[in-house]
Amino acid sequence: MTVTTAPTKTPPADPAALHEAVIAWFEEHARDLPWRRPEAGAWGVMVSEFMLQQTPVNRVLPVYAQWLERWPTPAALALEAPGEAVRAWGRLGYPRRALRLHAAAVAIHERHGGQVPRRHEHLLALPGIGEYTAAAVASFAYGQRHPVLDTNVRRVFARAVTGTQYPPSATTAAERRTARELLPQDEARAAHWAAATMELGALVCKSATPVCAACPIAASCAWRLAGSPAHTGPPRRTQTYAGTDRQVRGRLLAALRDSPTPLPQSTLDKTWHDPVQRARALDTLVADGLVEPLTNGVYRLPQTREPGTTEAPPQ
DNA sequence: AATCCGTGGTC
DNA sequence: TGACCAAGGAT
Repeated sequence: MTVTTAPTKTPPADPAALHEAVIAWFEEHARDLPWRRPEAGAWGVMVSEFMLQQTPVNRVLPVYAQWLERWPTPAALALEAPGEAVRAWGRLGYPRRALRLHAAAVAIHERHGGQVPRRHEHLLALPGIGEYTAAAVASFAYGQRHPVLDTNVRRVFARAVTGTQYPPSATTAAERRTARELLPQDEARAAHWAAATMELGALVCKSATPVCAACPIAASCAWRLAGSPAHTGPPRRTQTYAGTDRQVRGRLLAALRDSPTPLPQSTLDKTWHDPVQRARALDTLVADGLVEPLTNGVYRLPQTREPGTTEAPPQ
């Protein structure tokens, strides 16, 4: 017999049935997260998305609440010194995100009349917003129809559609096509689908310990139907932390965060034993704009605007 | 495209 | 106990 077409994968279950099952599950099991409440607004959604980049929900919750209370609008944050954003970021990790969120607030203040832009293209142009975050804000804050491909959704699709335990290390064109083809036509339904597939990945289709017994689409899951085969191919590399520059940067920045006043070099020296690595870490912090050097070897969190932003000092 | 960028919880 | 993992982005 001749194969005239080239179906590469198991035919996906009826998309409409998938949509219905996952969205119904979501309506029953979705967590009541503050950024999902109507009063969060687009700014609340955007702040949450920045904080949730590579940081678990439970650690974001308290910082998110303090942040929105202090800076309820983009303009409020834009008028602050960037160092205050870095300080308020606390121990969420990857503090460059705080700087980027501040810079995004400045851009929104200057270019968008203080309103978080609706258009995906404009969102994508903001600092700290990439393909995922632009789609997430457009979808969750404004109810638009965009493929939202985060690590959760990629894992759900890898298993349910492709039949592999894990998605590829980097997002592929095939994944984007799958996400696009599976996106419901109806705009509001597409936004619910995006949130629902993310939640399914976070609560049920988890990376190390999937709870297939609780999965609404287990019966049609390609990975399960294939016998839940283990990952094949090169081992997925996990990044080390202890002893790296990242750890040193973390020490240095923690000291500066916890001090209301600038710190002398001698104090920073106590945060790490190796002077070479210490100096390198401090250099990169300054280069990143996370630390501001003063004269006489004194350092503080940045009080001046990031380069590239306009300055309008009151005289 | 591979690497860098924090932090802390989980099993 | 240490590897794995968490709603990525920039270069």
